[in-house]
Amino acid sequence: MEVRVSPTAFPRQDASTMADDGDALTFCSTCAFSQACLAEGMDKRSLMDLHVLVEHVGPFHAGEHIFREGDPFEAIAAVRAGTVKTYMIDRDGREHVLGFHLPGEVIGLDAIDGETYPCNAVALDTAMLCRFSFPKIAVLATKLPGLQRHLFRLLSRDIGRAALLAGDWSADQRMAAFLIGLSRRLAARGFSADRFQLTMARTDIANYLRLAPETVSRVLRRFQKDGLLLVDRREVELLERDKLAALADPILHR
Amino acid sequence: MEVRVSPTAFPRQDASTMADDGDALTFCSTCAFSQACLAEGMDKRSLMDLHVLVEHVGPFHAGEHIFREGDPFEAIAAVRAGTVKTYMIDRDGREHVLGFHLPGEVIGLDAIDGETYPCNAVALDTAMLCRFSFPKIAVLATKLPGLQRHLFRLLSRDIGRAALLAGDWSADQRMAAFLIGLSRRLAARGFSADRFQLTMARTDIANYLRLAPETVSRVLRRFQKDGLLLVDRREVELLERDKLAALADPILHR
DNA sequence: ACCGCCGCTTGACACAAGTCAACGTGATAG
DNA sequence: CTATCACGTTGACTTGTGTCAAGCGGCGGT
Repeated sequence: MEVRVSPTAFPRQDASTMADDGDALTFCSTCAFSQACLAEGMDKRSLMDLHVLVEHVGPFHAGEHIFREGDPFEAIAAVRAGTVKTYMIDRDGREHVLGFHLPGEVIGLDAIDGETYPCNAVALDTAMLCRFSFPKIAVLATKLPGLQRHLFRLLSRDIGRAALLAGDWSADQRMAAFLIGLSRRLAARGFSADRFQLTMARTDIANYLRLAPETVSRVLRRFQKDGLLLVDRREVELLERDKLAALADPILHR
Repeated sequence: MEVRVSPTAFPRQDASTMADDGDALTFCSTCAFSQACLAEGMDKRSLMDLHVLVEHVGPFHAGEHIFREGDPFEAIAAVRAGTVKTYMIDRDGREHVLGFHLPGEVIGLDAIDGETYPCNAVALDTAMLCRFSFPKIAVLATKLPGLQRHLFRLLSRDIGRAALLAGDWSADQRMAAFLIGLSRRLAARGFSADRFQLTMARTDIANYLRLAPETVSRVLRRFQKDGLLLVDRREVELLERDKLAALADPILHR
């Protein structure tokens, strides 16, 4: 159905794409997401070292894979623009969505333990990424304690994140947590916290939240009927963010 | 109800306990779990460096806490003997069991991102631990690339582990996955894969698997009726490990 | 502009697991 | 030896969410 773009993970960008990225040595310091991604807490000298090993890849178009389960693991990557979905296919052929990754967020961390990626990563819209060779960034981390610390923190954070949705929460709580989570992450990157696009299909949301697509539909409709939000196709406007946050509270925990 | 043993996390062992641990410089190399824990892949010189920063703490008796949510984060620890349960208390006061940790497994990794432990850790039976100051082991990791790599892998592994039980699995699949998981982890440490003690209460298992205690009871009874296992109080004997593993397969995935 | 398709919604129904309540049972203390 | 208590089991009933099936509607292709 969908054509595999490249036989190896993280196909390199072509020349025209590179031109858009500008000077590699000043790129990250001007990147709107530098605080959220790997550059956080780096001094000028350290940022230079990071620059020489970062590769700007993309754009990937909706449906294009960044890597697939079983591809040899070589690199982690920070999303720079767009949305990336990670998922696994189980023995019975059923898809399990692991997460949605917004600009400033890092993918591939779960691959460090192992020779290959344990999951698939696919662009949901036009996505750009910063690719970091893991062997190289690990070597650099031995020289830059701040970078090592940052990597440890990124990994540690994901352990906690993965456990959040594991509880036995109701469909309402899950949906509220999903919306509030998106809202906060978008707001942290300078986007509107109240109005945004759902870049993923209902089936993906349902799969991620471990609900039936029909349930997602019904909960959204009920939230709208109760005046908590407005939904039109993939456009969402949160009207009562506090009430939604209260619903999501035990899941988001703080 | 239960008395807090120490105002700070990881109370140090008393002299009599220390004596039992023998010579610190030869301890880890003779430890049955060295391969499974932090010492994995270390050469002799590196092991020496590890030895000088490891502290052997314990014994903790059933019900004693190793650390609590909110305690300042200073160290990770490998379980050396016994079983440790980690859990959180949510805003509504309900407990959420995060995991059970057997000898050779490491706790505290989810605390690296943050100033304090995000969860509680309590001994389920008499437990001994090896405590590693995190700031110190991080500094050591900048000098020993093998140690840094091992830490990255431990963290990465836990990201995948945390996602396993998040799926919408049936009570039977969850229970089978729990038993097969325990069996494999015990076998990897030299214990019997077919006969073992459940060191945790039914309510803890239920909570961990996001089931009602009644459901755990009923599933175990049905497994016994179907000849898959024998259960007597907290003693379990797996009779048809293959069938249980087949049930658990989509969860354990590989 | 029309058609066809896919993603989404809506309704009717079924069932797995939760809840509530009562009862066993093994460990411990007096 | 008996009382007590926490933990575990069992049965009857309830319910949230999944499943199945039908219908809607916007978007892209021709």
